[in-house]
Amino acid sequence: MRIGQLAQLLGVETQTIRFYEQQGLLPPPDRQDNGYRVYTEKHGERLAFIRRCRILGLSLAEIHELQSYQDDPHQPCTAVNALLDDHISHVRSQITALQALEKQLVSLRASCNDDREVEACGVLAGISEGNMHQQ
Amino acid sequence: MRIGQLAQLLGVETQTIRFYEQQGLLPPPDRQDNGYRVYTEKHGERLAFIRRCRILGLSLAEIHELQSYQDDPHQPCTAVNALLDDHISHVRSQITALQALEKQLVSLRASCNDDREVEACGVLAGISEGNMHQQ
DNA sequence: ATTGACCTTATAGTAGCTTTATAGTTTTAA
DNA sequence: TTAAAACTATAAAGCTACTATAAGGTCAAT
Repeated sequence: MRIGQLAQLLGVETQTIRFYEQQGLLPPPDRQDNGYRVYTEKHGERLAFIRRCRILGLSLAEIHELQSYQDDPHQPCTAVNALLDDHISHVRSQITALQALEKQLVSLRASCNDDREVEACGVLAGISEGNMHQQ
Repeated sequence: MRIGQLAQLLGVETQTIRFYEQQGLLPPPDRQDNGYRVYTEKHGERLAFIRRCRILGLSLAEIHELQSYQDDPHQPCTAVNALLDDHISHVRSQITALQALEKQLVSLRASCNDDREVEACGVLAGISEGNMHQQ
């Protein structure tokens, strides 16, 4: 399978596949005589794993870490679970932060309507004066 | 006021101030004979505005847009409100996406405990097999 | 006179790609 | 058969919003 086919199969760009190879997430495949990369099913599975991790919001470094655990199949999987726990709490704190932000933005927005001039805009005034309740 | 004092006053790094100047968000200040930048109170206010916008999650481009509105004080402020509305819905969709993600991660995590080997790890199996309920 | 704190510019690094440039190869259509 | 279209290759730059590093000039104090 060539790079374009693999890319289409998994819904990524060919450059992204080369990028993962360069980052050490995808093993370098064999080459044809003309230099074209040839991929096996293993590569497809590995790429699918990477993409699912990315969809879960894991960084390339975290994916790399997971892959290193997979290379030692008889170790306890404590570290895998810990990585996921950390990521979950990271996601949760992002949610909390964004919810606080939303509140601030909504209250800022409520301080204006569309019938004013920029000079009297409640939003701009709110930002300029720093009427921003922390937290 | 020199750059270091302005930086300390607003809790940013001196490089950040130069960066904003370079990006056209902060007007170039006058210089002393030795080339040192000299800031006025106006610069302080402008920088404070930028920082508050950043805390609200606005991009530098959006801040630039807001500043351009401020240059026309007698225009209606419809565009300001629209910008904020867009940003609010952006924040809301981020929250929604993260909440869905959290759900996925928690259910993935529930498929394992710490007493297994990597080979039998429910988390890794869940990612590899793609047991990832969309949405 | 020299140390330390401050200032200057320019450049590179961060994350995770995407885009562009340049060039070689293969397939398809005329 | 030839020429265009589609694919592949590498390398380098661009994106966001800074942060960090390098190499150097300026100033106050010791």
